[in-house]
Amino acid sequence: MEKSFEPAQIESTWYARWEASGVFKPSGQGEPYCILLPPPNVTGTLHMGHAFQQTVMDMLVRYQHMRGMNTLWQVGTDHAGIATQKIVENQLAVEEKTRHDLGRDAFVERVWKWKEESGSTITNQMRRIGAAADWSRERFTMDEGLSAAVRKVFIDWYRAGLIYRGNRLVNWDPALGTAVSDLEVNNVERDGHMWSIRYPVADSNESLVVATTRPETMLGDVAVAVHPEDERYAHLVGKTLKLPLSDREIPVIADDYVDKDFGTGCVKITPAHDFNDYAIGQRHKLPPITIFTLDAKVNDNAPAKYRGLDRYDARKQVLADLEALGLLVETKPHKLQVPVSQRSDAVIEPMLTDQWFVDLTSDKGRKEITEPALDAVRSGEIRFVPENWANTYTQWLDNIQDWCISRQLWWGHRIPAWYDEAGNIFVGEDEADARANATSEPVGALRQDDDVLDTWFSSALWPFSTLGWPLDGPVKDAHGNVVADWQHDKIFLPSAVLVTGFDIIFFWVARMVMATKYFTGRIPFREVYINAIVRDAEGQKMSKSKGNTLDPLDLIDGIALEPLVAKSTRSLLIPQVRAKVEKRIRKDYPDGIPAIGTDALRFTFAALASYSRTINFDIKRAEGYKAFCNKLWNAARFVLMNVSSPLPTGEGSKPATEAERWILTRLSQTLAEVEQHFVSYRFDHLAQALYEFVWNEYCDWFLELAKPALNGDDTEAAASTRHTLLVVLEAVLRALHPVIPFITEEIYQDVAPRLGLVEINVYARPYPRPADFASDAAASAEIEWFKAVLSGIRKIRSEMNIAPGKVIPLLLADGDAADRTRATKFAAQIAFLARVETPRWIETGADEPATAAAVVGSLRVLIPLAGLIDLGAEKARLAKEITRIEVEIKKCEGKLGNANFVANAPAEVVAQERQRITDWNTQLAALREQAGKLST
RNA sequence: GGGUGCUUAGCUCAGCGGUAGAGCGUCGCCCUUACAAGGCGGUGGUCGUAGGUUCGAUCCCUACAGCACCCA
Repeated sequence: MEKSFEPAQIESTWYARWEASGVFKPSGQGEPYCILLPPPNVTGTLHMGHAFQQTVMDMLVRYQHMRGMNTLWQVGTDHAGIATQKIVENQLAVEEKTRHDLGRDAFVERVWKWKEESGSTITNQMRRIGAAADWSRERFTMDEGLSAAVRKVFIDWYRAGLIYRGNRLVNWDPALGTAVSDLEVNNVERDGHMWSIRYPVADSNESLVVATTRPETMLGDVAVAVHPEDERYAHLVGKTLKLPLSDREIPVIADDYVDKDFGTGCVKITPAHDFNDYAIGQRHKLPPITIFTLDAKVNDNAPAKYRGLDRYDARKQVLADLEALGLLVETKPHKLQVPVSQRSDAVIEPMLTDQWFVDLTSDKGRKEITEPALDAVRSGEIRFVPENWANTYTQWLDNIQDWCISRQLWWGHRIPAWYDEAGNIFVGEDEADARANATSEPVGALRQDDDVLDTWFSSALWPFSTLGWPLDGPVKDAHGNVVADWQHDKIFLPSAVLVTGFDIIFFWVARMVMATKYFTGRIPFREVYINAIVRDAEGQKMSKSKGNTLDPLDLIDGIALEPLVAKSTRSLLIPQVRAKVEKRIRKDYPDGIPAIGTDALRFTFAALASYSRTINFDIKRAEGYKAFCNKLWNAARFVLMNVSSPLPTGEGSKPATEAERWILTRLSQTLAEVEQHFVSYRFDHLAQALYEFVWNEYCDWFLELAKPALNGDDTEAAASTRHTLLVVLEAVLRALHPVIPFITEEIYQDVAPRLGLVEINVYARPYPRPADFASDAAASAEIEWFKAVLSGIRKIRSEMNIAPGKVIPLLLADGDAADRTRATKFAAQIAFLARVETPRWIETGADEPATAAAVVGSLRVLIPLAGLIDLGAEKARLAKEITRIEVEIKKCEGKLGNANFVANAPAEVVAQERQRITDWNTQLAALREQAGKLST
């Protein structure tokens, strides 16, 4: 083995070997255990959130596989309608073309070409993380099989009356020219203005003043609303206003949506361009007036003067004209929430358009889709971890709106609906099927709907479409390989757990439950583990414009400062932002980012994966866990050096020393903890339990205790110690494999032959169980005693500045029979590890030289002062220790002296307190005796 | 405005009713033949503030403050 842990070397070859050998395919043996990868965006690259999530999934899959489950990690990508179309459109823009120059078919073909060439970036990055996924079943939401599922679902829901087409107000992205989901809209606080505008009352000298942040929309006003109980305006309700700039008249209406105390208490109502106004318009039966074109320019419904102006130019013009008319009463700065498209950064314009919807809110829609999805969680059939996320889920579903599923794009599943010349709708697999199922005779030719379905529509089917539904037989890919077969694969539904971020509860979780329940009658997953969101070390959201993003691959491979600056600023167009980001990176990573390797990165994610909702990723911590990998590596080196050839069968298999029985006990206990932590998804505790076992017990104590045993005269002890060193190491490799797969595999290769193991990978070995290793409480007590004695001596040596290499005399005094037995038993180990001469007992009452002392129970462990120790320093040290113990005793006495405590506290707590005071007193007596001896 | 969290050592985080913990950092001594990415030993906290419940509160309750995030 190399002298130190070199992640790049280890990681470079294993993944390809695992994948090629097919070990990640379902074994066909044991209970099914499936995890669905929330399919990442095919245009995406791996970010910290993915890496974290995938580490969690991988730990679970590897663990369950080793436990003998029939595991399937179903992976793939989604077609990301908007994002992918945009990439190809940007490429065309470089050639000074638009998608319309190519035409629909040629454009879609070009997107496919892009996908074939560039769409595997993220899946290759997943391999770097070590994902134990079955790539032979990788799916893409635009695959023929998944597309067939999309068509069937659309058609079935349509025929069941659960999908309809309607003219509704939707979030319209004027830059992309498509509807987008509420969930793709961010409300961003911006500095704007609040303008107050006077609307004259018709046939009167009176007027009203309305306050608005969007004056240009007044061109589409249909009313002004006041609160029904607002006395200031009560006399005007029902009267008519002259809408300035337009030659229209509009009514004053009363509606309790209006906040009397906000602004002037008068609200202009523009139903075609505001969601709240739309609702008011409906209540008052006021037809909306659309005043913008789909690219957000003023249309022909507005006065001629404004037509063709962009919405912001129109605003300027409207304000100027109002000013000129003396109707602009006030302009003041105002902070407002602006809806911004996540996809294009364009300001969203609510727009009345024809769209397709899934009915989630009518009696029928609720009963057949929404309620079953709610019940699955309310009944506990689906469990959230941590469980309070169930509230978020149910609250969202309680307030859900119909789901707008159409998008005005070319890349995606084209809606399987056709229109005849009279505008009648015909739905089917294809035109022939649509005709065959027609309830009325089509008028003239049929024309297919131009729109495509929301990407999430196909993602919602992922739990069953990836398993082969709706086909009842094998599904083959383009190369003729079988990628799914519903007949066999439906055993993987429901999957065991969905691992995802809370931001995706609405996109994913809810919609998958709806679709899966409706079409298969099953839930898609039994548990939903909501992972924390990864932020930077200061708790700031990672964002490119802040310069605090981390690329997981940069952590794995390391990156020098200059390339890091270059890649972090490449996509930033604003010079000030560029400069800020560059400055920050030079400050945060003056030496670039060190390579920590996949294993250490994974261990860090595990260690940070508590139930908290955010994790602040601190690179320092990752470096610490790289040190842990190095520790494991070197421990293995030590063991392998000392066990250079295969152990003869049976030799040394019975532990001969207390140390072996102790470490096996601790291993068993640690494995029991690990089992619990896997069940509760407490990967932080799991990682810590294994970390402590490996470092603080196996390395710090067992390996050290093994040294004298290996070199001692007792050949039986030496043989069994060799065996135990190896057995515990091999168990540790298995226990850690789900967390750190690469290094454990690499070490396993050298360990396996020495133990005569036939499995060629750790992954093929069973996960170690607590019962595999014998527990021995007595041995544990012995070792605890030994550790206390050794620590006492070390403390004296350190505090008295005795050179570490110097061998010094050791005396023992007082104590009981057990101390004598133990001192004899551990004499060699104490001498070796504490660098002391063979201990000598001082009989009670005999003269003692001046010594420094450590107290273990009633035993005094003594180091003679002569030539080594400063008497004054030792007195001070003792005094400090005595004070500390006196404080502890006072605390105990305080409790036990309180009659209420003794009467009310549980008996075992009182007993524990009594025991504690006894132990403290024993120790105090020994310390006082020692102090007395020094002062004479 | 409605909701959900968070506040514990210098930093990043566990603990959540009965002796305050980890990693990193820091200080001292050591290049001891598995590991200086290391060893040994220290230092460091009135557990956000104020009340309450309890024999006992970092932990439960209430209020307040600060900080996040989600929804409108």
